[in-house]
Amino acid sequence: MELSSTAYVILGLLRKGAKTGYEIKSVVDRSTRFFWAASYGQIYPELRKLAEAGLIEGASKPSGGRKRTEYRLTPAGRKELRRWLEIEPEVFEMRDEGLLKLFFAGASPDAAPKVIEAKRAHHEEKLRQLAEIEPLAKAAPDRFPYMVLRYGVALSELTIEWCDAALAELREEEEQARESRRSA
Amino acid sequence: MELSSTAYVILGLLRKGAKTGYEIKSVVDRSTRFFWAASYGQIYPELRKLAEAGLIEGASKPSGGRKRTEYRLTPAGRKELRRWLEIEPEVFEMRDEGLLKLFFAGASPDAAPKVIEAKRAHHEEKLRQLAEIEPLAKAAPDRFPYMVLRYGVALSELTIEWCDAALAELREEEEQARESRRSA
DNA sequence: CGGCTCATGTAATTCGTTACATGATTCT
DNA sequence: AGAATCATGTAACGAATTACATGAGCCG
Repeated sequence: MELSSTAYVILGLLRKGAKTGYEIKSVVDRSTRFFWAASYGQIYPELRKLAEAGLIEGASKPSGGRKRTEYRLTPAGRKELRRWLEIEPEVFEMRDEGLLKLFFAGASPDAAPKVIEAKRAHHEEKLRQLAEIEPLAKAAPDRFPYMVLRYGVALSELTIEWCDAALAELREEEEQARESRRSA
Repeated sequence: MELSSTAYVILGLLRKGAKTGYEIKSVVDRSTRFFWAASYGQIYPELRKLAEAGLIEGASKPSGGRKRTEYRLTPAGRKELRRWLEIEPEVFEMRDEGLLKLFFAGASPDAAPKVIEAKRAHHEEKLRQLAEIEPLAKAAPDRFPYMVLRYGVALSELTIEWCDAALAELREEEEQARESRRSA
């Protein structure tokens, strides 16, 4: 039985202790989201499937009168997680509407600076979010999440620098165009 | 009527002249694929929809006895492309199974170097592909595609550097672990 | 009491890939 | 003759989002 990568997000997040679907979602939103997002619409059905497959186990753990189901890895689940870690990663996808717009900006050059600025702002915001979780990741005994976080930081920093360079380049061209019009 | 971003890939690629579905696919594979991929399963149905919406027009242009349909932008299609370029980009998604595996590598630390090396190799290959199209992009009068290409290059170069640093870090830790075992 | 967080889920829809089918032309 | 390329498409499936529905407990 083939599992989706999102199934492994769940197995991975359960490796250090039991969690509810809700908790998984909130951890995803503060960690793997940057390179692998997941919504409730995936998480809850997937939890059921993984439980049926015997890779996780759910246990009712009400908090007050509030219903809760905590899931934890079974030995088979832990083994499956390790097996997956050993095989080569395959999926690498990017969908960046900003780059797409910039690519076609020749059809409407005035739009270009706005697109670049939006991309810049997006990565500024990302950087802010990463800075928020950085101390926690740095202090953790498991060094791998911190390693990944630093990649995210480097990526956003590079993107911001590139945006600045691109904006400067556009301004310069604008300048030259103005000058050549004046001298004509 | 809302169009998907993939629809704009088509509109964008037709901005400089008529193309068949087959040609669109092959251009996508050598350009936008790095930040927005598209398959035949999307392209052909989308061409039909765009034609129905009056944004593109198909004309039968057989080559020899071989059936071909070339599509070109209508004035409405060009206007729609420009309208889209002016509005803020929204979609930014990344799915990186390598980062996911590294994030969870604590469950199987031996897997980490292999994951990093696979990521490195992937970006080396990407860099090679970008280098192949670089001269063409550089020479083009439209500077925007070249701008986007340079971002792709910078991204892959950064990633390779980060992989090397991460691998060095792991080796160092390995070294220290060995030493502390020896002194114990 | 009202709003927020905790908590669980489903249905509809969209988006996209993969695999398959078909056939002509061109290159070796 | 056979392989590669040009060319067009569809069907089945899978992955994922969005919107909706529901309700309890907690804080001010």
